[in-house]
Amino acid sequence: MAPVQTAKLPRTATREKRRQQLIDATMKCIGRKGLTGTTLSEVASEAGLSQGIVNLHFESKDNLLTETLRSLANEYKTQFDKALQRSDPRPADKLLALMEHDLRPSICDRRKLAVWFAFWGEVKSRPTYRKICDEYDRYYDDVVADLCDQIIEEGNYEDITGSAAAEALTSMTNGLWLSCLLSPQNWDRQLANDAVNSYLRNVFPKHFSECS
Amino acid sequence: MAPVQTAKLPRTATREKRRQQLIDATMKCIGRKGLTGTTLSEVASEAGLSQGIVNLHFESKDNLLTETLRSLANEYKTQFDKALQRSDPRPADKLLALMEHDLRPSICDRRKLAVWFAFWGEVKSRPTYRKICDEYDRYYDDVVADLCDQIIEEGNYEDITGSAAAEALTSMTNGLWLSCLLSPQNWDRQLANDAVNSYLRNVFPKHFSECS
DNA sequence: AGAAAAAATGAATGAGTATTCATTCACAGT
DNA sequence: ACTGTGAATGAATACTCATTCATTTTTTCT
Repeated sequence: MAPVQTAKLPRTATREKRRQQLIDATMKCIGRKGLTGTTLSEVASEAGLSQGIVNLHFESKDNLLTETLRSLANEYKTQFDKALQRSDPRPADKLLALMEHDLRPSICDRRKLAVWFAFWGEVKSRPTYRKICDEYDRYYDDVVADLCDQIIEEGNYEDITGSAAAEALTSMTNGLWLSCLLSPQNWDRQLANDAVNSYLRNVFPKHFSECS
Repeated sequence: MAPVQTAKLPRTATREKRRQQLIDATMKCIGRKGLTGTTLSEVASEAGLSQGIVNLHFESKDNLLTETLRSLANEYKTQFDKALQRSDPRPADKLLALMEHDLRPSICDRRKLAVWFAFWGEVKSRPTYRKICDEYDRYYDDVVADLCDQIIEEGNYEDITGSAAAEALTSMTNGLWLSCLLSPQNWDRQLANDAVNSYLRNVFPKHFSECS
């Protein structure tokens, strides 16, 4: 329907470029039609290419989907790490930066979220998906728990462990994403931020009392 | 050759019984194979019935899936309301009961969660699913926000609104469900409870200070 | 018991889709 | 320009799966 970009993209491209283009098309399809409605010809036509193209570059649909998940996870990790590095060196600043990052429009965008949830929905029956998701998640939890541990030590907070706080925070953003997906018209970035801040302010008052 | 028949399901059943039986089979299939791997013959054979049975009782696969989601949502609502009624009348007790309820094994069970996430994954592309999920979710949020408002008034808590607290709490349980789905072997009910309790204890200290 | 209605069966149908592959095309090196 | 190579095409193939329906089985009614 819109293969106009042929003008831009060269008729032939390197293997990596083509693969990424197909992965992008796959995400768009999943966002628009869901995982059950995503067919290889849809993906191909979304990419402005021909029928057999996916099997040429990925061997199978299964493979394409797995690589799509991997790419999505990698993209998130890259942004996560960037947010972590960019932020001020104090653990409280880093933690706040990560939480704000998760609610930014670039992450908290229905099209992307739909793809995440589509894969999460298949995790139980697809060990490969589970493994990929779990691996990355474990890393984020570790980073956040570590930051929380440092904050707890700095502030001598009692009655709270770094891992419990990390679990609470990462779960909260996951849950906020679901709200964003379920009630987009009702979704309010401010309210979401308030929810996270209410946690930070009250659990780590010495560090986040001035939080909006 | 002609052994005594043990009591089995009657060869024919009322329309409602059969429908529920098929819905149950559908949930099992989704849990085992995912939404993309769920076919009508799988559902039929899971139910111990014949090929065409689903179309006989539901007209279409689409319909079966929608009704399955509705049934799942209803089941949850029933348990939610029961937990709400059973609990002590004070808002803090009610809130705690609801939060504990969401982490109980009967709710927080991978097979059930897989079905929820499967539907959430299609929400973006299926307005009907979204509508059903959103409708119920709105109700839970309202109930929880209401309880939080009462608690806030009782305790004269400042810097927090009922809706922000409700958003934080309901999001947290949704996120904890995702952890349960992603890392079942690592999933720890105690840690999940700690996460929720850390919120309640610190945001509403006068009400939940003694929380484990 | 016999007739009529309802429920269930399961083989047949056909629409849709992943995959294959013989052919065409684009381009770099000579 | 010529040629070899890898990329891309798209028609053909093979297969899966939702849906249909003529037939059989079971229940209900008189």
